[in-house]
Amino acid sequence: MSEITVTVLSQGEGAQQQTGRAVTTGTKAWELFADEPSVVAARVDGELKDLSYELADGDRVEGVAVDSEDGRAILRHSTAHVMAQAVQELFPEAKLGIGPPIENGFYYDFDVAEPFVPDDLEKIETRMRKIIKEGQKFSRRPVSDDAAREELAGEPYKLELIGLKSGLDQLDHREAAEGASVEVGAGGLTIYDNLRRDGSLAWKDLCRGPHLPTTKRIPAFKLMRSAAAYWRGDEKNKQLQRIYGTAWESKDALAAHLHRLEEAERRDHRKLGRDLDLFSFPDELGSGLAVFHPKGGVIKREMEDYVRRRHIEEGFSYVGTPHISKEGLFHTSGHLPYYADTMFPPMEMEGASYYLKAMNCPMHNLIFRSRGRSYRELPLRLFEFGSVYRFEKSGVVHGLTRVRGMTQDDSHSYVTPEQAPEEVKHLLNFVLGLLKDFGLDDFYLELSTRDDSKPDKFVGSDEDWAEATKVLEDVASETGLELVPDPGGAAFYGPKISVQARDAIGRTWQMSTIQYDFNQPKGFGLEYQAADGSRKQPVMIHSAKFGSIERFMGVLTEHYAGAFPPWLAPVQVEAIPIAERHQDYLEKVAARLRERGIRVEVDESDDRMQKKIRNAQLQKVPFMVIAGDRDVEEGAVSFRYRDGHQDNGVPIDEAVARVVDAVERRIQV
RNA sequence: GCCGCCUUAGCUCAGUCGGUAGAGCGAUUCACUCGUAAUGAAUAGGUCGUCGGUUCGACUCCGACAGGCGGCUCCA
Repeated sequence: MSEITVTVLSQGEGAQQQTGRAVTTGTKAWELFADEPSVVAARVDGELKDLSYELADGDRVEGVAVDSEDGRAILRHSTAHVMAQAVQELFPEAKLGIGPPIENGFYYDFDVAEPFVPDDLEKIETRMRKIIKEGQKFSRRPVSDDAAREELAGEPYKLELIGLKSGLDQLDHREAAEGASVEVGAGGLTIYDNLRRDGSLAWKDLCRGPHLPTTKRIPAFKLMRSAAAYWRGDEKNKQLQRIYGTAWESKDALAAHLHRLEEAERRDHRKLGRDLDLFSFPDELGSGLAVFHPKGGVIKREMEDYVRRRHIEEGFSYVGTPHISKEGLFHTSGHLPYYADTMFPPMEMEGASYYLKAMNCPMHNLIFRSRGRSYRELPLRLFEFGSVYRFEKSGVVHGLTRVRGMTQDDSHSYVTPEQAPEEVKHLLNFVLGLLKDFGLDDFYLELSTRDDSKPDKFVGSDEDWAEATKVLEDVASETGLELVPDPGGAAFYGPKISVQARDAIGRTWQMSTIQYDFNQPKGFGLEYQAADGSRKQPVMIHSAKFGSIERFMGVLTEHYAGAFPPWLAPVQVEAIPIAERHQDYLEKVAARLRERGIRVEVDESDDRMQKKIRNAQLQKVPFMVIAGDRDVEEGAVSFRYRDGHQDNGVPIDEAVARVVDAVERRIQV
């Protein structure tokens, strides 16, 4: 008898701890948790293991519940195995890629001659249910490299992974994080056998694990879609057919997940943009080029007016620059060699080549350089709504969030190197405040840095990069927000902080970016005269708050599900007469609202009142003022909110005051 | 850009195994003037994404292109 410390995590809220259970050495983890059906794996001395893992004297063991983050990952990964088994049973020629768990689900890649069709997915699901019902046991077996090669001789992609094992550092970070490391762990290789009840081998896969004890422990799953994906994420490699699925600890959890997907679909800004008559993408213009309709135009203008005002309050000067330039400018800035293929091709006129601009910074540099600058002028902050054009590849264009023509709320701060930390801090606070004004208040930061293994992609000296990165990192840390590293994600000219915001249903969007640039000032020969009379090079700090107005409008549309707060709503008040004879009265009420700058419509259609209310609800108008005989008599209105709440007999003055108050305070209703 | 799927009225979608099309909503008009999410009727609206091919005949079959959707890759 010896002591193993055991912690049991029960399903549900919190962990119920139970320690000091005495067991013999040499036992398997599953014996410990036999009474805990929700435990699907164990952490042994902090490392995730199967329940089949042999325990040693002194191990500290913690049960992993199926509804924990780790538990779900194990469930999903095990489901991926079941799917791969089903696929190989139905399509024996299919070769295995990798099958990791991902957020909300899993995938597995296959090399097959014919892409999967929806019917195939149904067949695979059916076969998976059969395997799950059989209760096949996941059985772990350590193997040598050579033995693994022999056993998996028919799986070329697995052989490649075995070959990579010795050189794991060659895998890029993302791949190591979500894919291959699951298959090939450090140390020895393991193979998982799926064993039938009679002990015979049903299927096997090279995998590090851990897995569920048996396939019976998969309570709820669904295959979602199939799509092609490049082997090991490299577009130079062959495309494999990937099947995405989702798996959950209960049927209820699966149903809740599917409901969340429907909710996301309901919020899709492309659909809402059409239903609410905000914008469209006419074919005649070309892919990724939006037109804003009057109602979308109202939102765009409100956003721009507010952002312009805030920038001026924060010390920025509003400037303007053209949409095109001779090509030399983009050579000077250094952009052209990097982005020639995503810039619209040049226009030749009178012997010169002109490009549509894809970025505004070079033009702001020219404003800085237009005359001599004194250190007394710094920080010099320039801001504009710059229209830029980028030829995004046809497959990536997506609604307003990825377009070919957009309006950046772009600013550049020119500072002395000493001022840089303070300026970055100023910008970061400004950005966070601005996003909060638009109803986003759940953030984390991402720090994008240089990838030292790819020196060609980044310009500038190691010292400059180190300095710039440190400035950003220090300021980012000071905010107390979560800081996620993004190695290799920097622009060619310098590192950046990006603000990631979570929306109303928990999705994250990259919003603002703050980039530290020591390269363009050099390329443009920017300088200022210091107090001692010497000429020095400023640092420029790029900052886009929304990234692009178009994209931010798309994000806001989804965040609010089209129910914009009153200050942004295209129509703020819908006035609804109960009968035609109440129209004149409501016109007077509307005039009172318009005097206060409120956007109000009187519904003079010959629809019934119920229909008018329905229409206003569907258009997500924040306020309705409704009037019939009683209201006319009392000099009042029925004041209805779009959530269905209503106050009757509200005097006109108070109705106006309520609307004006909500608009001025920029609150959601 | 790559892989797969898709494109019929403003929107959502039927339909024709090759003989040129329908519904609901929306729009317009008329009647109704109504108290909290759809009053009724009538009318208009489509060279079935574009171009080419096969065919006596193409919306339907084939190809190219454009646009869209889901992924991959990319995102200054």
